[in-house]
Amino acid sequence: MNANTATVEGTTRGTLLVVDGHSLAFRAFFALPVENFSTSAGQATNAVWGFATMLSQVIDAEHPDHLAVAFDVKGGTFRNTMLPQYKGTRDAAPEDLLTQLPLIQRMLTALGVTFIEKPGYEGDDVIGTLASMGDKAGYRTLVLSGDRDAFQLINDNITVLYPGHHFKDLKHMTPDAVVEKYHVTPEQYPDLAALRGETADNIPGVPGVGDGFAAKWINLYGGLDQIIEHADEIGGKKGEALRANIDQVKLNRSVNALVRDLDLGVSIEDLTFGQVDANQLNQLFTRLEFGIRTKNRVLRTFNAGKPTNDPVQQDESGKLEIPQYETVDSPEALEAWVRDNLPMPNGHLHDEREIAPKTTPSGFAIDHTKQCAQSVAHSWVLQVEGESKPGNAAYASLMIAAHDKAIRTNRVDRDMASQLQTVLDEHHQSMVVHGYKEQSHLLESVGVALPKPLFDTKLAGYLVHPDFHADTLEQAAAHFLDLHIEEQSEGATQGTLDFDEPDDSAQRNDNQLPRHTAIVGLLARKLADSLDQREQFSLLESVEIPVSRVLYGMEHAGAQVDMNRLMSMREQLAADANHAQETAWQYAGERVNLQSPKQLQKILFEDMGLKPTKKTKTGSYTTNAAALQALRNRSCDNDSACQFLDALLLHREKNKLKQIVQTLIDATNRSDGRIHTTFEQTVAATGRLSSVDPNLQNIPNRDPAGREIRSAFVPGEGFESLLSSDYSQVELRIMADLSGDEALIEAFRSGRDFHKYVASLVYGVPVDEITSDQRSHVKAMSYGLAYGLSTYGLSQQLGIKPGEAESLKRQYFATFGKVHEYLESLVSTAREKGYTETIYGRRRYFPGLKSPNRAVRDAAERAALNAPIQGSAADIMKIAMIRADDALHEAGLASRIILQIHDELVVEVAPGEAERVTALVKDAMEHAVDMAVPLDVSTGIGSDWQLAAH
DNA sequence: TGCTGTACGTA
DNA sequence: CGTACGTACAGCAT
Repeated sequence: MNANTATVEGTTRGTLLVVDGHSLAFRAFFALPVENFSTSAGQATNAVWGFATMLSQVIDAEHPDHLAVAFDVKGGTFRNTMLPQYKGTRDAAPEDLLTQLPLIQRMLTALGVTFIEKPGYEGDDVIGTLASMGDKAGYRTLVLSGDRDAFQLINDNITVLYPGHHFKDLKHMTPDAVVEKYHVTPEQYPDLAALRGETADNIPGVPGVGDGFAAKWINLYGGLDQIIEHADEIGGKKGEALRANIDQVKLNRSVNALVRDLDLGVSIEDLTFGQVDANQLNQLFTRLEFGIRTKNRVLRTFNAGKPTNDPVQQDESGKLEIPQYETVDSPEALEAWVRDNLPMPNGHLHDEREIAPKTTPSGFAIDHTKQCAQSVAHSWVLQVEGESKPGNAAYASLMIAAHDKAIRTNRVDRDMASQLQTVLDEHHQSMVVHGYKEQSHLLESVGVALPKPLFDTKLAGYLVHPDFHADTLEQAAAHFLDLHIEEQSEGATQGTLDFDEPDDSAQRNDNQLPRHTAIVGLLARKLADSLDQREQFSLLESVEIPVSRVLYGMEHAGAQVDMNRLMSMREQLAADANHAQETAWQYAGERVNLQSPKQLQKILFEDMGLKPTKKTKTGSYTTNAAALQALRNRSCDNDSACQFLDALLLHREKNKLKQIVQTLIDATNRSDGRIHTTFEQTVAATGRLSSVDPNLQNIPNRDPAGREIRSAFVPGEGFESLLSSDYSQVELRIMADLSGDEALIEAFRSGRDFHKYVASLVYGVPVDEITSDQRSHVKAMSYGLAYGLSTYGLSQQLGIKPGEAESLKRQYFATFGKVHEYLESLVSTAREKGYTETIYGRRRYFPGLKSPNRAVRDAAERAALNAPIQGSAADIMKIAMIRADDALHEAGLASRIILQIHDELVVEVAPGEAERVTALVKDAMEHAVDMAVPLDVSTGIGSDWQLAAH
């Protein structure tokens, strides 16, 4: 039976919804755990939340145009006079519920909903009256109540919406439904109730008589009056009991009869929806620490059809469907939910595929890609949120969503963790996450190891648009889904609140996690398609996700530092820097801030009157090291200026090193004495990694003083040495291979000193006659190639005339013609296709190539030239890392990779494993990919990072 | 407090 | 007027 039938037939004037306020609040209060619905200040909110949610749900489903809520009034009613124990149980309502009733009324006021109380009467009587009014006036009338006394109101126009076992599912109690359930008509229902009694209201019935017998008697005799008339005819214990309780039953019957003709001072026409006071609602919900989702849900319902300029509401007016979730806090409940909602595990998708360069033709790869894209559609989402800090993780909460149903849990104890582990191990092959590595860290803090997921939306988004960097999931949603959701960040609360700032974490917990889970689900489907179209699936599956796991291990392990060494270095550097500063001040004649370019400009170019060399891009004169050096060399007849510059340069150097050392000290985890960097996998547009907090990829290595810092990186407890293993000239080798230039390939295959060999070809002189200048010029040229180096830049770097640089370049390209062709082809195909590709098909898009602005265009061309080369090198290293990590594990070794510096791996070597580890890692790196040019890997082992150099 | 510019460390 | 990064500080805006 559909409650809308009457409306559809057009026989009613509209729909009136009458709500039993107390009954609904009671139901909500007892159905929803207070622990999950309380403000940080301890105010219970479960009844308010349940009330709001249920009311919104009913309005959304039934579309009433008139609405009223009835409440009981404090103090007795006529029923208490008749039956002193009446509703004794209700008066004992918990404090936690009583405090919520005024809040519910305040919410209704904010929503513009009429609520009615009638002193001396119960809400039920108000409801009875309103329902009768609605019925008579020709409205389809709905009564939302958890009190069965309301059943007597039911007729063809009046339906009672009665909460079932689960608070949120409502039964439409029509005459038919009453008859079906109780075998009596709605009019007869009070007779039945009088006989049976009502425990909830503390009303005793006839002992031993329940619904069944009561109905039997009613149908036999016609009604309560007739039953009493024929009471003597009823035999057995139950007949006896009836006769003994006739007075009680009569009393019950008079008490449960609802009054239906009160003077409420309103007419139905007054009960339309009023104006929503969004500010008041905002204030209330913020104070109650309700999430944005709850607020939106309610606002959407009560503002239906009306335009709103509340930004909060527009958020979700789009397509973001946030799943309903239940909170699960027992392993059994988790298991049951998983059984009912997750797809059956099937392991067929992820057979170990060989990682092949895209140049290898493979129909299978395409099919496989499509298959993966499709399987994402049947995936489920795991989203974990909390404070993420490797080695110092604090776990917050997690949510699992399949389709539109979800569960969350806020606390994971031992049993829960082990059940979760079981679930993940079994179902991970259909699991979607956002940031596998980050999620792994969070779960690690509760002892759960996150297995490899089917899909990672963070990594997928990166492969699709490596230039776009989303800091937040909301930004990713805006970019990939065109779904604009306002982020709720700390301090984003609008308006001035006259009460305490709500606890942010509680607000987030209510709202952020489910929202993020929903976004990840949408993103997964969208990005799977994009990945499929762009043929990036195998990169995700075979490179990014596996390397993500390796990176997790590296971050988790961290790098041991010798704190004493760092401290003494800082001491020494601070003293050196200080001394240099004193000297500089002495020659400057004032205490300039040596770290202020602005102040230096004034001293150097105004006070000292030195001739500036170069300008910065904003037009001021540069004071960078190169300029200072040039200044010094040029004007050393001016003694004090020269001395000042020397001291300044020295201060710059020492101070920089001091600062680096200080950063390392600050970043060292106190509990394990190790530095846990974060490797960013989705930041560098070329496919490289980056390292932050702290950056361990820019520890000085060029000059001996700086390199000294590396000696503070040492093997930790249980390890005996560090292995450093790096590729030599990877990028050049990639250029040689991809260009197919026989001369350059031969240069590598020869195994000779590469730069010398190349120089001899370029200059046309025997290898042993190459001067060190020639070698370094050619070396700079070779490296400059992959950067799109201009001859001007080359001349600058080598300190030669532009003309000489020009002729060097001409000679170089004359010798290695195919390299030239290749580099040009990179730019031209990028211009054609709009993107470049690495050897594994990693793409980077270059809209700038079509820019009318020449500077922009030139920059884009240089980047397009560099991207496939740098990117291919990055791909190769990632694959090498996966291979090396696998190899170490398979060999059962304890040694582990701890750092990656683009073309170098640092491995912490366990005692006795040095030789095997060296061989395994070297092999993994050398054979990561098969090219025309061999990959050369050099290794070194030492008791610290500096000594491991080779 | 947050952003920009300058400088400088790495591959 | 060479690609790709991250960090620290000063100075200025807010």
